[in-house]
Amino acid sequence: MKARSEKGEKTRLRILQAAGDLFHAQGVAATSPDQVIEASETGKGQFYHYFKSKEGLVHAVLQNYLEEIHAGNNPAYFEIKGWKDLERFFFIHLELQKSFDMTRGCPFGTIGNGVTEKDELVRQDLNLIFEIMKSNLAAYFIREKAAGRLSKGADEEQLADFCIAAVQGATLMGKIKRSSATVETTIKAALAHVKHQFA
Amino acid sequence: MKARSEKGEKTRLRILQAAGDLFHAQGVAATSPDQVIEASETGKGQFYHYFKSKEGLVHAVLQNYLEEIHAGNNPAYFEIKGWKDLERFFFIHLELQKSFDMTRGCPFGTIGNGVTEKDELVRQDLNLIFEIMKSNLAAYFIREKAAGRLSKGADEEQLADFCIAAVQGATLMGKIKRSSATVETTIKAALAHVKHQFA
Amino acid sequence: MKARSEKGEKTRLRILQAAGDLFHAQGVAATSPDQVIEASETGKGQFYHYFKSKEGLVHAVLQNYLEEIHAGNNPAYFEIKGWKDLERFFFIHLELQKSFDMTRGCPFGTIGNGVTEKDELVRQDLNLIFEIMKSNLAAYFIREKAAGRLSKGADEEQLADFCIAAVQGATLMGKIKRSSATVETTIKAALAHVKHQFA
Amino acid sequence: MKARSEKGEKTRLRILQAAGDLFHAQGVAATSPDQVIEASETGKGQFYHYFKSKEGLVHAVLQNYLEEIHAGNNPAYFEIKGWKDLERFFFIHLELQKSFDMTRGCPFGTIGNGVTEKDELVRQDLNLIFEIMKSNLAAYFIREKAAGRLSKGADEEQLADFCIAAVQGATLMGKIKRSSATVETTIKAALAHVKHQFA
DNA sequence: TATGAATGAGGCTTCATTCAT
DNA sequence: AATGAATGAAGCCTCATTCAT
Repeated sequence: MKARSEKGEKTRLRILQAAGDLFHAQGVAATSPDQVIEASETGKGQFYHYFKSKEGLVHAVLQNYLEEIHAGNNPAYFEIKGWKDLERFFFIHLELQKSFDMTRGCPFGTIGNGVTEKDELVRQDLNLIFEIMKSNLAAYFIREKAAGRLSKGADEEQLADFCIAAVQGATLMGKIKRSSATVETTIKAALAHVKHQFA
Repeated sequence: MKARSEKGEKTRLRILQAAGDLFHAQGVAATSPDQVIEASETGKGQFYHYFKSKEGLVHAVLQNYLEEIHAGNNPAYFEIKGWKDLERFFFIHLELQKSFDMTRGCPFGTIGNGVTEKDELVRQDLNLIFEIMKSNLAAYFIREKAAGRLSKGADEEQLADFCIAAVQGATLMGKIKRSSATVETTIKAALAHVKHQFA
Repeated sequence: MKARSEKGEKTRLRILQAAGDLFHAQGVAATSPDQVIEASETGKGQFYHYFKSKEGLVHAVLQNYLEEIHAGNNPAYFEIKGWKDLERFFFIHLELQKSFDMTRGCPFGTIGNGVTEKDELVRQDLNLIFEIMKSNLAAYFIREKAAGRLSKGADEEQLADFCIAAVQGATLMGKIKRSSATVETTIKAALAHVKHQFA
Repeated sequence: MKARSEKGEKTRLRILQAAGDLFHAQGVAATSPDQVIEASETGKGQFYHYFKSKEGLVHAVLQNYLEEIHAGNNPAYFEIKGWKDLERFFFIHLELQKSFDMTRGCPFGTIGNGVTEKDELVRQDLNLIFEIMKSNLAAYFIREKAAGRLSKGADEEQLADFCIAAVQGATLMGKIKRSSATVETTIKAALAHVKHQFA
């Protein structure tokens, strides 16, 4: 990859952040390059200088999230070392929603809901992000099982998938209801299910 | 309700069905009146004769689903009379997904994902649909509790919300992964959680 | 083909004529839909209502020429019944050029020069137009040969192709030189060549 | 002429060649600086360093052809010393077309076709190139007449113009038809016409 | 009830050029 | 000599809607 000037990288990031926020707020389909351009205070030309198309931008936004995750700069992605961290994993999504008055869901769920058969690249990006999330959760369950705290019969991967789906479902419903109450009870129910797999 | 000629009602339904299918496939934002018009083989005039705007169409599509549900004509909405029905409730969503090669999620989840702060009417329609779903599930749990089969400590409403969120989360992940495997295991985990509330 | 309202047909023709003129003046590549829209005093929507794309417009313009030719409404296309008509065939192209101060060539040559490998449809339309031109010329030569006035060794089709190429070459050079002189001498030379095939 | 560093001259030529090829393939109007930049593997800055505008580039491309012609480095421009050379002059254009599968015409004809009233500079460049071509042909005819081989009544200049127009017309039609057959027969007819002027 | 003509704003992208390093 | 960041106008097309028949 060619080295980019510092100035250019800053512009690129501004676009990426504006886009990420708009995608989160209204979804990809409802977000136009023009809106991103205006929000990021750039010019039309710059947009297409850095991203070859709107789809390319979505891809770049997701790649950027991936880099954040790998670099440990994303507050929602942290190593799950104990039960408290697992609870935090669930509740951090709710806190994010609350900070937007329950008008938004999970950024990835929101983007993912809009993918169609044409957006194969984007789908794979999301898939990767969720795989990383899953690995993180599964790793915790594996360690707990190794330590004899998690029931032998529990499948760590399936448990991880369950956690992710529960969070996605809960936040989606929270957005539709514009209410945090069910998100909270659903999250607690999911946590109870997991807890129950522990010896 | 205004009496409508039979012919007109047929046109209206054709539009509604085409729209519902497109919304399910690509979301509301990505679907244009023109696409609906083409898919339903109608004319511009007819479209705006029956629906005053695109938002009005979304509303009508959801109202139509509600009518179907009330009339008992929607295969996904049936009274849950026993445990088998609860399982069926979960799996019917997976079957729907499979019938579209895992390229789609739940129609309501998909529509709901795109709602923003402007679409208050649509949000409330969805809310209503999910409330009906919830009542149906809760009614079952209430009956089970009354019969002494469900643990006294279980909250029937919360359990219903948990079921809905689990289905929404599972199908969303199924669509992103284009795979039915995790949908199935997640659904089973959710069912296990519910089962566990039974005495 | 669906019947069109008279009003709509008028709009469509206005667009077609404006486009034909602009293509003739500056070529297809240099002509934008916006220019056509402005020149025809229509709206953007109308343009794409009648023509599905810019390429579709080029196709329609050429189809329109074809219809004119078939209907006998195009001044440059008339049955060649005698030597005078052949001369007129050559000189009418020069007259057209002169009416535009030698700033334009033959409309079909101009469009044809811009076709690339992507414009297969347009290429075939042009091909057809030139085939009709050729048939017209060849028919004359065939009749002359039958009447014993054209040398037996002359190939009527090749002679027709020669006439068309000569006109195209002459007008193209006339446009580049902005001068009618060489067009005239070249045309005369070509006519002399044809004349010489006559017994 | 400014002395240029060897390295710079190489870059400039790369741009010139890429541009010439693109102009030949798709015409000037359809070719953007970006395409030229990409094809020549240069940067934006370099492009505008060497050519002050797109029109400047067209001019430079034509000047470059002129230099090639003067230096005797262009295969299509050679002194016509006898009848065989005249035949070669005609057929070399056909060979060029064939080498591009009949998808292109004569580079100068293609560029010339796109000139409008605004492109006066370019028009004059083309004019000059064709004048040189014409002089070359005319010189041959003058010598032949002096040698008593060409009929006294023949106008050498007009004969030269006829040859050029015939080649331009034939190649244009060859491109539209994507076929070499008529190019060949037309060329032969034109040669026959010239031959006939010889005593 | 039905058809499709008309409108103009906006969506996505490329163009041609200049500027800063 | 070279790179690529920046700009804004324009290009091609779709959108959502209204109007006339």
